Formats: sequence, structure tokens, C-alpha cells
Amino acid sequence: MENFAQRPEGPAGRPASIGRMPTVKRDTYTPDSLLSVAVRVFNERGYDGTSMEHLSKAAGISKSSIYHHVRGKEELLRRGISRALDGLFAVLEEVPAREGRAVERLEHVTRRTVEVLMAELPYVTLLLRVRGNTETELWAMSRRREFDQRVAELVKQAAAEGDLRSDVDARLATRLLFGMINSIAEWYRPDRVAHNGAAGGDSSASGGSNTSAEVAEAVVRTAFAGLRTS
Amino acid sequence: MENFAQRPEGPAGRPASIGRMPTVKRDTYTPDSLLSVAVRVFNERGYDGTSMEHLSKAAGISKSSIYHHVRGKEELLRRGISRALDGLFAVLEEVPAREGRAVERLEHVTRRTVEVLMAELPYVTLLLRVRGNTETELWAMSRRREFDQRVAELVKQAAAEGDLRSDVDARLATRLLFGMINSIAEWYRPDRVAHNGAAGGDSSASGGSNTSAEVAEAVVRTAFAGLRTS
DNA sequence: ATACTGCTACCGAACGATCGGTCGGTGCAA
DNA sequence: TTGCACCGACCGATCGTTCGGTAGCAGTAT
Repeated sequence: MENFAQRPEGPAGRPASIGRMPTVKRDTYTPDSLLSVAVRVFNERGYDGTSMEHLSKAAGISKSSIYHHVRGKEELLRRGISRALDGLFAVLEEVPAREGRAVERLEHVTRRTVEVLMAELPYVTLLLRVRGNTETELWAMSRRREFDQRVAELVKQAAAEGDLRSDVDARLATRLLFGMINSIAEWYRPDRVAHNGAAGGDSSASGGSNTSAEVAEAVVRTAFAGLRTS
Repeated sequence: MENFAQRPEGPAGRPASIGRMPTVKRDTYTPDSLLSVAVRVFNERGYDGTSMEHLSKAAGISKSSIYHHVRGKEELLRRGISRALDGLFAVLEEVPAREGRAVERLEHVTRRTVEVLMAELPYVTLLLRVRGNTETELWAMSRRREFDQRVAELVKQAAAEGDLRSDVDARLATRLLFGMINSIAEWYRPDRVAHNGAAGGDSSASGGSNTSAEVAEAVVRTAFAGLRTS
């Protein structure tokens, strides 16, 4: 009833029939290329609002063919969420997130989290919208909470070291910080510049700055100017 | 399969059979008292993830009885969203939102928006999660965009008057501000103190401050310290 | 008092449609 | 000739909604 779509495309969707290269993109779907289609539709219609029929139309293959690549709808959800979580947790392992003054580590994590969110936008968006209806979703929420708590500890530590203003509760500050960061998923669109969806504004250019590093810088500046002491 | 619930309760859910008082809370459901149950379930499971069976179980009446009070599932959504929008738009009509320096009006709107969000939490939460699958949802998104744009204009005006820092784009600043405000719906719980759901922290007391005015104050302080000049 | 009427708030059963998922294939390249 | 990518037809379950009731009560005529 609505938007159709051609076959995979992926990174340069050429038929790779020249020479037999098993690791290279094929003309048919792989679990991963199908996932990217599915996640896009999940984000457009919501996971519960997306039927396998919707997915098959968007992927350009029949409903039953989807089951050739993945076990079912919930596996697509799990795979998509996993990818987001992997990216986020990797940030915490980076050296600048583990060494130095807490407020500096917090700033690094903030900046990198924004960058990962924008780089893996559809997957992180999917993660952020999970409601907890199934076991998969409960697992996702639990993992996400784990990540949030790791950051919350950084905030507390930075506050204890006197680098964050003391008139705003550390937990509340963490929540507001995440609110800012996560809201990026509501309006940022990698191409075009953002057609909107959440916070105001018409659809003309957004000040020209739209690389992930630039947005990350603006978030860090805005948030930390509000949070830092003096 | 899960949580049951008794009848209405409402504001002091007594049988009002003494004397015949047409405007007073009855022992049975009204469209509004049913709405409050429905909106709660919508927020727990997501609108698409909520079946009429879920609603009937939560309300303690049969599925078919729901149709005695409302036209159907989508009317419940529309009513819930309307209530949220009414509260938000009313803020823009308040005198301090219409008179004075732009940055002061912006600050007032921010504070009051936070307060309305917390006072009408379930309804605003419902509004914030709409995806745009049906005509009702598209209407909700359009109205919400309208509200956001009104605030965005305030931000631009305040920036033009030199009261907001110039190194962060006005549109981006608006989006980050809304991100902060709207994220409250992810963790604030009117009773108990917030069991979490989004940003970090364990479930012990959140520094004691949890009245809507206090949270609003913290948001305004954090956001505006980051946004304001000097 | 009793019987009848009309109305409100509810119910169980069932509707066609759609849900996620299964099955037995088919065409085609290696 | 094997196996991969795909298909249409179909499964039981569940979806939102409709339908024909019915118990209980207020008002009224008897």
C-alpha cells in the first residue's frame, strides 16, 4: 500500500559476480543488509507498528523470504539493538574515557557518545525507543541502564572532585545530559540536514554545521557550560 | 495474562448514589476516567503494543464495554494527545510568555512547559511518542511541531537581542532545550521518586527534590547557564 | 405494592482482517 | 545435481470492532 524498494544496494550495490569474493557484498540479501532495511522501517513505524508484510514490501522480497535470512521479527530487533549497544559500550573502553580527571573523561564520553549515536543513528534510535514488552526489549533496557549508570558514576565523581556545579543534583544532571544527547535521534538526519520531527524550526539549513563532530561539539559546549562550575 | 485492576477509583471513587448528582463522580466509567487508564497502559506498552484486550484487563471491564464509552482505540489516543496539547499551548498564552524581553519569555515558557509536562505527565508522554502511522498521529505531530516552532521563534528572538550565546546555532539550541525538557517524561514518576527507565542511577532517592517546580528550576538553571551569554 | 417501560452500563460470542510464522515447492548458478 | 535465494499458499492466533443481548435501577401507571 505504500513505499516499495529495490534490492539491497548496500555499500555500492553492484552484483559482485566478478571473480568469487565471499566476503564482498552480493546481489542478494545478507542478514546485515536486510537488517538495515528492517531497522529503517522499525524507526519509521515503530517496532510494534511494523508487520512482516511492511518489511517484505520495503525489502522487495516476499514475507517468507525474510525467514531465509533471519529467525524472525524479534531477531531483527535484537540484532539492531546489539549493534547500538556495541558502539556505545566501546566508547567506555577508549583510553580518554578511563584515564584522567573525571570531568574530562565525562566530556570525552559525552562527545563520543554523540558521535556514535550519529554514526549508528538508526540502530541507536531503535534502542532508545524500546518499551519492554518482550524479553528482548527487557534485556535491551537493562543493558542501556547499565551504560547510563557507568556515565552517572562519572558525573558523581566529577561532582565529588568539585568540577560540576553543586546546586544541581548529580543524578538529575546525568538525566538532563542524556536527555540532550538522546534527543539528537529525534531530529538529526545524516543527509539533507534534518527535515525535523521533534524540536521546532523549518526545514532549511541548520546553520550549516551538521557533521557529527560539530554537533557533538555544540552539545558538549552547551551542556558543560551549564553543568561546570564557574 | 498480567496486571488486573479494579473499577474506576478516580477522585475518591465512592458510589455517588446518594441523592442524584449528575456532575459528580459515579461508580462507573466515564470517557475521562477510562482515558486515564488507557493512557497509562499506552505508555507502559506503547500505543501499537496495546490491544483492546490489554485495556479491558487494565480497566476491569470487558473489551466490548469500552465501546460504550468511546468510539474506539484511536479516539482514546486522540483524546489523550489533545489534553497534552491543550496544556502546552495554554503556556504560550500566559502573560509572561507574551510580554517582556525574549530571553525572559523563553525562560518562563521553559519553566512552565516543564511544569505542565510533569502535571500532565501521562498525556504529554503519549504525545511525545507518537510516530505518525495514522491520521491522528500525523495531526498530533503537526500540532507539536507548531508548538516547537513558537518556542524556536523565542530562541531566535532572544539570540537576536544578544541574550543567548552566538557560538551555538539557534535552531540547534532549541532542539537541545526541548531534548532536555522532553526527556523528563522518560524518568520522572510523580510518586515514589522515579524508578528509572532512561538515564542512569540506582533507584534510591534523587536528592529529595522532586516537586515539579524544583525540577523545573533545575532544568532552567542548567539549560540557561549553558545557553545564556556571559 | 406491583407491573411495565426506558435507559445505562455492562457482557459473551463472533466478525473479517491481519498478525508472525511455516511449508512445500521453483528457478537458477555453480 | 546440489544448494541457495526466493516464492505463494496457508497456519492458528490475535487484532479492533460489532452485535444481540441482560441485569439493575428510576420513573410512572395501575
